[in-house]
Amino acid sequence: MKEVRTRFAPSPTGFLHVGGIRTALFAWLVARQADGQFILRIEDTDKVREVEGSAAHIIKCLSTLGINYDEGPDKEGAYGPYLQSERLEIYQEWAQKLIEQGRAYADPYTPEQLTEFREEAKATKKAFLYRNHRPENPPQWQPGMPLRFKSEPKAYKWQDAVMGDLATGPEVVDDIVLIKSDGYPTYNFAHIVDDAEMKITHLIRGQEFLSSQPTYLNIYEALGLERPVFATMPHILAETGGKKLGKRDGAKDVLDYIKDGYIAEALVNFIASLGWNDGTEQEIFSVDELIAKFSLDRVQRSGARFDTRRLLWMNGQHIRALPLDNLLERAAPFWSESALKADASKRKEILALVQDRLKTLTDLPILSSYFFETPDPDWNMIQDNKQLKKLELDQIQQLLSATRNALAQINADEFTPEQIQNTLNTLLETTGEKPGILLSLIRLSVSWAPFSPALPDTLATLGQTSSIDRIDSSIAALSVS
RNA sequence: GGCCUUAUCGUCUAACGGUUAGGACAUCAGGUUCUCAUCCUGGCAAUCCGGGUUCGAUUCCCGGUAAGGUCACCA
Repeated sequence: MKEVRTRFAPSPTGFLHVGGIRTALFAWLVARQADGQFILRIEDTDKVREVEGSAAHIIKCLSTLGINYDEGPDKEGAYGPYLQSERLEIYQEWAQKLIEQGRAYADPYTPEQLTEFREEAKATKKAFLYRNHRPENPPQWQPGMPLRFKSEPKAYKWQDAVMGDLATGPEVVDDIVLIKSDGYPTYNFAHIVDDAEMKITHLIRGQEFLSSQPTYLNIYEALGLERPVFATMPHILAETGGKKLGKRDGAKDVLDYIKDGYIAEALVNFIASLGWNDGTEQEIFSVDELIAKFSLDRVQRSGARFDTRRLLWMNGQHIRALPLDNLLERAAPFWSESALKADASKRKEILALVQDRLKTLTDLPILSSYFFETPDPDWNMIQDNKQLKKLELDQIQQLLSATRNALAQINADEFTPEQIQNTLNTLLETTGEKPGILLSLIRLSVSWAPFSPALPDTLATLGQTSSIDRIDSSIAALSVS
């Protein structure tokens, strides 16, 4: 058995969005599952569109998501270099072979002439085919001129691991540019050469290349190359509109999702589930499960729409599944300033309390800040509560005073959720108030927050002194207002 | 316009030609001594249209329609 080798081959023209990541992820899963190799190759053959620093950015995205590669620009392997701009001689050699076979020729036309041909085709409502204008006696090819493939059009049938059996007629095979006038190869030529040189066994890429496939097959034949397994991924559709996800429709950089508090596992799970499922009703997958269960033949053929609400749900699921210490590490950049001043052990205790409530890590400050800083009493929160607003001011003060005294009677080393719960139960009996009134009132008086963890947990975490102090200040504040 | 691909709840999807068309997100209604979240229970909600093949089509075939891709010296 040949060792499975897959690759991700982005062009360094900007950031990486979800669509690109999915292609990378699936190629990576195929390689990891087969215990094969995954290669990163940077396709930097378009000097005009190239964006400074984007190769490094792509590498960071991949490593953030845990998509590690065995060979790449910064990880030498047996088939480098892995930057196409450093492989120009290799393309030159392969191009020379085609020229010698009479399967490549110099393109003598000016850009203006080509535009004219194209407009002609458009006017007659035909697809543009360069070979309809193939020059009879092309000049000898030399640097500075585009080199074109001399196609031998024919009908093709081929297999695609995702799309199944595919077929086209000869009318789509054309004379495409192999080497541009600036000396760089086109994607169309370079990827075929590189995949062969790098012994790639599975070519996984987006749907946009499907219509060029017959011409590629023609090139494989001209070059005498064995074709790899082809797997065509459907597009991911933008959240609004029916278009494929693209940078201009608000597609987000993957690293921005991390900044927004999404965790890598959730992102990987979500992206994998966009167009793939294992046939069972399982929705949440760990990376190891994905590696074990992934298969190209269960990849969807139709495009999937990106749905942030589903990602949000999945993120919450993964956050909850995380061991506390692990979550603590990831939460580090998201704490409020006041939280960072507190003891690390306190942060951990509070994180445990709010873990179930986090949808993204950016929710952390709003869910936890009142533990770290004394909140300002907000009379409106009582006025807006339909049970509490019926209470008279002195009733509130009496209830809070009783609570304060009861809490003060607990031994300092027994200020636990269990003991507090007992005390609160007793208090409910002695005051005769409903939980909806008494507990709401206490909760507000110590947190002045719209929501918080269960009251015994909240009080225990605040500590006895702090709980009592807060109730006292609330009583004082209420008597003033 | 040519060529290629696709078509199941709002969304992601499941269903050897035989199922009350299943699950998940979202949403709605309940429950868990207070809130929010989690969790649990339940509700609403789909096979693009038209032919054919078949005892029987979501499923196979044909034709529409719609959507997407492509027709670059971009990838």
